Amino acid sequence: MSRSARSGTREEILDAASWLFAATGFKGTSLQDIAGAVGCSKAALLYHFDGKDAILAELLAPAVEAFETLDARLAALGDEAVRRAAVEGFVDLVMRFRREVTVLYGDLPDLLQRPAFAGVQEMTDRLLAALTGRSAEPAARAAALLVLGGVPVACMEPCGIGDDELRSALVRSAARALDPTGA
Amino acid sequence: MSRSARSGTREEILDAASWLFAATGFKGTSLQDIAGAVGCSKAALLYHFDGKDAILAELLAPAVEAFETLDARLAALGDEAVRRAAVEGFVDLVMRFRREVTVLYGDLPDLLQRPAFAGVQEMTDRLLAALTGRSAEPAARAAALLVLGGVPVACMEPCGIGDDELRSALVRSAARALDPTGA
DNA sequence: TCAGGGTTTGACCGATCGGACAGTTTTCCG
DNA sequence: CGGAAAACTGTCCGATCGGTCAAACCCTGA
Repeated sequence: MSRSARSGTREEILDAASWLFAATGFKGTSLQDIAGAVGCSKAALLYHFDGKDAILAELLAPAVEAFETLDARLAALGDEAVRRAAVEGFVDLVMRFRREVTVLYGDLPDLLQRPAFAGVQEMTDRLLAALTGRSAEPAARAAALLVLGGVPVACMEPCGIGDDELRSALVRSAARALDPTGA
Repeated sequence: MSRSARSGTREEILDAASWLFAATGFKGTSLQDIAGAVGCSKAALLYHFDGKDAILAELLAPAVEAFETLDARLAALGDEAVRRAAVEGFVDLVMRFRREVTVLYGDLPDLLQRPAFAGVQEMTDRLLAALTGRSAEPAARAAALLVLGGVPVACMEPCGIGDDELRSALVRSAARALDPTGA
């Protein structure tokens, strides 16, 4: 029961919260749940963070930042090189921030309507446009949307699926979205 | 304000609830939200249904039934015909019960852990096995999982994506999962 | 040793959740 | 018409939500 005061509690909270948010959703996870997973009291969470939303924001910050970096890199590329870069950049992003992306897209569209994440929505649209070669064809957009939708289940460790298999599946999935045949 | 007693209120409730559950999740939708969308009081919902869970159960019943039918049909097929039938059956199921499937897979894994839907979890596993040709290869399972994960976003009307585009995207997505190249 | 600040806790708050219940309105039918 | 059944509402309940606060804890440095 007793927890030694002073330690890396902040990191423990963020780690536990990321797992719980990814598994049961943001709204489906209570502060008590997080506190129980960490092994501290609910009040301790609110000492380290300004609230539940602040935990979420700090949790997603690195992923959002990586999203912005990718978005800026794509904007600096010529149209012909964009799609290839979009695929590998997107796959990299998903692999690195698996849990975060699961939380972000898993609670769509509720989460993206928050002012703090409104930019992610726009960046997702731009990524979608890049994946589909900026064509507004509904068929291509549908395919790309399906790819993005599959990402929230990217936490596949419990299913016995390793990093290599997940990465190759993501690459194939994303590559299919920009396959000109069948558009 | 006043609602005329006697009417198809049950259907109105189920329709409104399916939209709200798909959009904001089961846990993210309150009885007040549903009542507000229907235009009746919260107590009226509990007059027609035994509770929030009962609304969900009745909402998902047709989709679960269709799932069971597909599962039985696949079990009666020889292994060589299973995969082709699995793809078209799965796509048909998603197209017919778009909102229901979105609710069901969108609240994964919370929802599937309920005793009432435990069978769906097993059937999903069997469908996964059918899509991947019963091979336990992690790579193939990862690809199939991504396909299933993309389904919750299948409510694409707001994105201007019609039925034909969605269907073809689903077929291509599912077909990729059983593509022997790259397994 | 002891003061002081960072850390943690239990108790508590208002709001909202799903749900229960009695009473009122509306529809149906003899 | 009039009364029974169906449909619906307002109100209340206990539990839980996110969040606050004062008191207690523990580690550190003078």
